[in-house]
Amino acid sequence: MSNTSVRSIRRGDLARATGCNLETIRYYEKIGIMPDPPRSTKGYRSYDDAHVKRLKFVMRSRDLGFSLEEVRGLLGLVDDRSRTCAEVQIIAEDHLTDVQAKIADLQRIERVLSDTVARCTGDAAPECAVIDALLDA
Amino acid sequence: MSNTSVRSIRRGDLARATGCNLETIRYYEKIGIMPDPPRSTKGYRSYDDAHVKRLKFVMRSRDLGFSLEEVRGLLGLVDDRSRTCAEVQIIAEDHLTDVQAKIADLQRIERVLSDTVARCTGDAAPECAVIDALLDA
DNA sequence: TCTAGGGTCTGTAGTTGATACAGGCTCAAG
DNA sequence: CTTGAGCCTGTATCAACTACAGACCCTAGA
Repeated sequence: MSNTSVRSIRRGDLARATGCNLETIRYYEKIGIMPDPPRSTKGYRSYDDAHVKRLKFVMRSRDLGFSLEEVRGLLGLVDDRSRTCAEVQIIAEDHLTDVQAKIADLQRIERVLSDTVARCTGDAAPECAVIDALLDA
Repeated sequence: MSNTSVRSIRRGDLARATGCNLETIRYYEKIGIMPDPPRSTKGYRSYDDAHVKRLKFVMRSRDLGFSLEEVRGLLGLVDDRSRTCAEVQIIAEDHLTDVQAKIADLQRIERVLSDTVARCTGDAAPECAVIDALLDA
């Protein structure tokens, strides 16, 4: 077994290790997404591998569009492994439904926009199909 | 010609006529999206058909995903018709590009989510493909 | 005439998910 | 010993609203 585990890193190191913004780490701590880490004698935050892993989890979840409240729910399931796969599935499926609805909305918007832009003459005239569509719809 | 034009309506009526939230009207006034309306002797805001039309324009634009800054730009073109169709086209095309990028992002997210959820057993076990994917990716 | 209820007025605070900054410590290198 | 980087804290800012408190005002009914 390799023993590359990091004994103690500081906030800047955690930021670099995860790609997270420095200030965001403090924000996640404030709202309870990340735990209050131990401190050095001079008050510096001290993180380890478990923190790196947890923050990466949070960032991947956010990247997939889970809200912080949803991430909180997922973390609860990570922290308390006595809870079930079925609970996770429900959160993920709800979120998938949201994502699909957003895609449908954006596709409707895309249709309206591209139809309207296509009717643009694009010249110097003050008449404009986009403005007309917005004014008269 | 019909003469159904509304001489003077109040804020609540404007909200009902447009479907806009009551407080949002005041907010749009504060940030200059809607003009400061004339007031009654007792200080009540007094709106007319032009306000209804303008607010509907704003709401349709917002609904199509234009930011308030973009809406401000579009309104500038409505207010000053000496400006050109070409200017509108640029704003709309930029926005269309944004929308298309967002759709692509969401489709990537949808793929990851649905693949992961499909691997869920959905049972009472504490092992979970979603959590594992988020932890180990 | 009094009263009850709605509507409206103002300013201000809260929401989500961060990001930025000021002013002060601490730490390691040269 | 100094210099610069990094860290600490609290607070302000952003978009785009939404909500609330406390004070007016207006109309209808008894």
